[in-house]
Amino acid sequence: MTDFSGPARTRIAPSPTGDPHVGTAYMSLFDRVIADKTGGQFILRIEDTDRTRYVADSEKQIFESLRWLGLNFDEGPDVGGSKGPYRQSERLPMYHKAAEQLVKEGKAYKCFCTEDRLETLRKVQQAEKAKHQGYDGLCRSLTPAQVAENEKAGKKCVVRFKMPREGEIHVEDRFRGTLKFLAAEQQDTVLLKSDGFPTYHLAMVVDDTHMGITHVIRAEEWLPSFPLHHELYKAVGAKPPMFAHMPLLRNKDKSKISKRKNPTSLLWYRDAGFLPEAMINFLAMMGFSMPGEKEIFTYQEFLAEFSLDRVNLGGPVFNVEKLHWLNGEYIRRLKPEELEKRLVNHAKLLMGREREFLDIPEENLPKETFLKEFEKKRLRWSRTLASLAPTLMTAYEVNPKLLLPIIPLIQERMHTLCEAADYIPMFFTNEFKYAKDDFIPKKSTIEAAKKSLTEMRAMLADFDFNDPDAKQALDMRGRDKAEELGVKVGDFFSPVRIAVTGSKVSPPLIESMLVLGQDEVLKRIDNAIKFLG
RNA sequence: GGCCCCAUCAUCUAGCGGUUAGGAUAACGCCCUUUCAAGGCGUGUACGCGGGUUCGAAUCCCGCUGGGGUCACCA
Repeated sequence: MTDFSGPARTRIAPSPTGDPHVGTAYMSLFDRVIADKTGGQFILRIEDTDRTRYVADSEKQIFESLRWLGLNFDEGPDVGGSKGPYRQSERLPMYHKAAEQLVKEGKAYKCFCTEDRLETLRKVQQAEKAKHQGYDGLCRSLTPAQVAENEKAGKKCVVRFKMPREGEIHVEDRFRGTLKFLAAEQQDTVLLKSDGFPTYHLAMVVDDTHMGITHVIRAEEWLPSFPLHHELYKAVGAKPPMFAHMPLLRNKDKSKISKRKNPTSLLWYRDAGFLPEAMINFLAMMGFSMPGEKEIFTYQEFLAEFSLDRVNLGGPVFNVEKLHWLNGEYIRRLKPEELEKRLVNHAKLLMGREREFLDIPEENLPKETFLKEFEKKRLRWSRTLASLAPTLMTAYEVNPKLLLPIIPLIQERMHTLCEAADYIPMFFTNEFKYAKDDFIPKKSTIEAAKKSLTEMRAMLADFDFNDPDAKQALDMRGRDKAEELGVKVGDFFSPVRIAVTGSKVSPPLIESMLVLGQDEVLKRIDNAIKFLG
């Protein structure tokens, strides 16, 4: 338990450059659990130092999606905290001060190289296939007089860090132990950009130090810049936190997860009807495993068993298909009242957004089959649910008796909230677009279908829908009737299913009929009989 | 290409010197069944390769191979 000797302070530092990323949630989960495990704090810091990629809405969406997942932060831009501000754009003086100090101490230097020079340098290095690519350190040897001259001329400059040039740099990763890098292979990285904003490297060290971060959980992609960070901590005279580099979430082809090949937006998962607790469970399964091979577990259980020793370093493929299954498990475990609530809220979320779900360009569909199919269906489901939302809300709020009885019939058929769209509409409309052929079971005839309908109609007209044993009674009578007519039970019920539900695939027929009520069912059967002529 | 990381079924993984290498998803088959599901049962598929260490390696070491990441005034 040397990992957690006292209250830990962890942080997630996303940059507001687009949709909230699933990787952000992944790291946040581990940050949150470490904070909880130690009675510490989890902090959200917005890394908005890149003005060119800044997206206005992004920050709000990050707050929203983390909270949707239950990954609440103890300190952050919209909740405050004693170590703020929590937006890097609001902490500029701190970075300037740190940069100036480093320059003054000779640990960093001003670099006046133009973008053009750097670009040609890069091209030459690539063409030459140079062993060590990167900044050549030209300005490192500038005399104070030369610097003054450049500044007087009003030349733009950046501040670069003076990396050691000889020896090895040893860094400590929680999972991998000591990692060794050759100093000669490092380069003098930019700390402060010419627009006055810091780069990630400077900002991270300054902020993590100031905010008292004790454990940095970040993706493996940061490993190459780890030596720089290590040296930076040394340069500012701060003790580095514990670093734990987690594996990268992967696409199906094992490359780093990307939105071209896999949905990466948390909003996508939310809109598609994945439950936050299923998402958390799934994310926790990426790289971490519970003792006893438990696969379905709550955050509390995760917290109770969590240990960095149970983290697996192989990059896990983010398999939406398995998430889909997991989500189904969670849906089935919900109390009907709870599922009802979630469903209505989900419809509310989608309400008025029909246009978004009309269609999407084919080329934007993920290549992999399951995702492609799911996305097509998801758009259809979302559209249906979006337009059904007012009805559902009314049913839920004004007449709770209307929606709740339907829930048990659809609950075990759904994997995502959106999938309710396959089963719910028939309870609210009887305008079906069926064809005559739909009524005819295989190897059967239209006459037989009509016979089923008229027989069933007669039976139902004379049946007490309020009978407590209605389900069993109807089932038995149906079977008897099928036998009497000399047809298969399935063939007998099939035309009725089309008539009542409008589809060959539906929730259980008898229970659906009982929910619909006698009048409505008879009406639907009459409609079908009339339709068949 | 340089540097770095990683390596058990298709996928998520259990395993931390001795197991018939286990579970889950997906696939397939059977059962249940008025459709679709859900559920039950079952089948197939894995320790990348080569050296060591050891009485004994999926487990430890080395090399190779493979995969990934990174080489920006992005994070």
